[in-house]
Amino acid sequence: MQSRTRSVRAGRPRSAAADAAILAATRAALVELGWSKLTLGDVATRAGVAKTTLYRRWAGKSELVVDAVAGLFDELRLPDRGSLAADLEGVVLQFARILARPEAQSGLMAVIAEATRDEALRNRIRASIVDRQKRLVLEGRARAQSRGELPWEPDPEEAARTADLIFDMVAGTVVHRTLVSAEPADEAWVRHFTRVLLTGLRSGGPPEPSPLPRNPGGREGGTARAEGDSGD
Amino acid sequence: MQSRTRSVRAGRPRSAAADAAILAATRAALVELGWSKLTLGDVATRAGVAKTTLYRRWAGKSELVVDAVAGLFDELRLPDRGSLAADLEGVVLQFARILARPEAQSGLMAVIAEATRDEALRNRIRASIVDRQKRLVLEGRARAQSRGELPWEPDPEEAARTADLIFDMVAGTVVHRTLVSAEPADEAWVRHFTRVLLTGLRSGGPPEPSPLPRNPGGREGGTARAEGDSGD
DNA sequence: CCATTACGCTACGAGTCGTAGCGAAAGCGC
DNA sequence: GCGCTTTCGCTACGACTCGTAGCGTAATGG
Repeated sequence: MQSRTRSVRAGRPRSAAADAAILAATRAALVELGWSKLTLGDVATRAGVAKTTLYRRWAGKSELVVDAVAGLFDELRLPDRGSLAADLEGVVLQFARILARPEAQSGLMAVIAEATRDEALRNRIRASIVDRQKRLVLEGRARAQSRGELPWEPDPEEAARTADLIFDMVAGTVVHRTLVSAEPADEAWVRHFTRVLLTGLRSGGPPEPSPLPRNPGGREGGTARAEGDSGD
Repeated sequence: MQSRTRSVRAGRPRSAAADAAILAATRAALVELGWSKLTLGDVATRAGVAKTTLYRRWAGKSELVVDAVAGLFDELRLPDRGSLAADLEGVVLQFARILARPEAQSGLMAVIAEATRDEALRNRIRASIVDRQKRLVLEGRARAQSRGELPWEPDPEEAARTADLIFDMVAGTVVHRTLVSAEPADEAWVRHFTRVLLTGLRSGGPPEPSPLPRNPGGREGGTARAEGDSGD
């Protein structure tokens, strides 16, 4: 019993090289075949391991693909370009570039679809993919607040809600643009998007259940005035 | 040749009742089994038709589910509550309620995943689901502009880009909130989200390739004014 | 050297896929 | 009514994938 918490109790250890080969083979198979035509037998052959080895380590296709796709997001970094706008553009562009890869597209959406009926899978995705992305939001937000680019929110609950909203808006919009609209999230688009998002966040305080803001927001540079009073 | 463009040339017509039964059975199967465990044989049994009938009408599982899910979005309507904010909240809430249904969740994400490697399927999704949603964006936007709640954009190309952006932001954010974050898009959340979005849109003109908005926005105070003229 | 664990390989029943073939049913034009 | 055409229900089929069991071998620790 003393050997319970030992990383390796006894016997032959699992091959770390096999793990890497399997995950790489999974990504390659995702590129060539997509999710639906990907079979574990094929992945095993590509990786040079036996099919039974796969089943000893992963419960099924979904879990395997989650781990394979999670590796794609390891390169995500929060840049420090001096301003919130520049940092946000940088992160969004990185995210968009990852999502442009075919193995990310077919793999990620498929496991999310599977996760709608499998809570364990949902937690696995959250732990290995989503939470890591979300940390970038929290970091960038804290940095922007300390620079005075975003308002501080005294209420921690409200701050958490806002962080969640930012995360859903950033990740969701990029994903939708890339996968549903099927158009590239290039630099021009990212600039446009982050501009709208930041404008909304700078003054987006607590969601008062107030009436309708019929104030069109006055004029603001850019396109210049236009909506001023052209109403009917 | 005169009978070419006729809707029915001759012979026994296809049963419209069977179509409805099949689509309803598909939705029911999505609820009970989810995408991956849904089989066409099972759907045929539920619908009371032969499996071969299914294959005569749909090329495969993906096409069938697209049609089945598309029906869920038929009820989407653009309300007229007098203000852009209220209208937008209404639409987003409707969209969120549809996405809360299990058949929409597992079905929609799965076909989007499949569509990443199948252009014909992508077009089918666009025609039967996405475009219909997008029209609501265009209508609502036009109405808001005529009411003076949103700036007019003289350049049609720029206007189209903005409309696409709005659509990706709305649909993407709600989808991400519902499916990835797996938290309810309830009224409070919708209000928070639409508030940030609208604030960004009111002053979100053309994406000038300008430098960084190092304007910290000063204190955010309420909602109202904030970005007014605090530029340096 | 021995216990323990991982690995490769083969084989297997179970289930699904998509199609072919057949006879019967249901419309349309005459 | 009668034939032509298309659809429908049903059965059967080969091909494929799944996930597991069994066995002998390889690698590591005590």
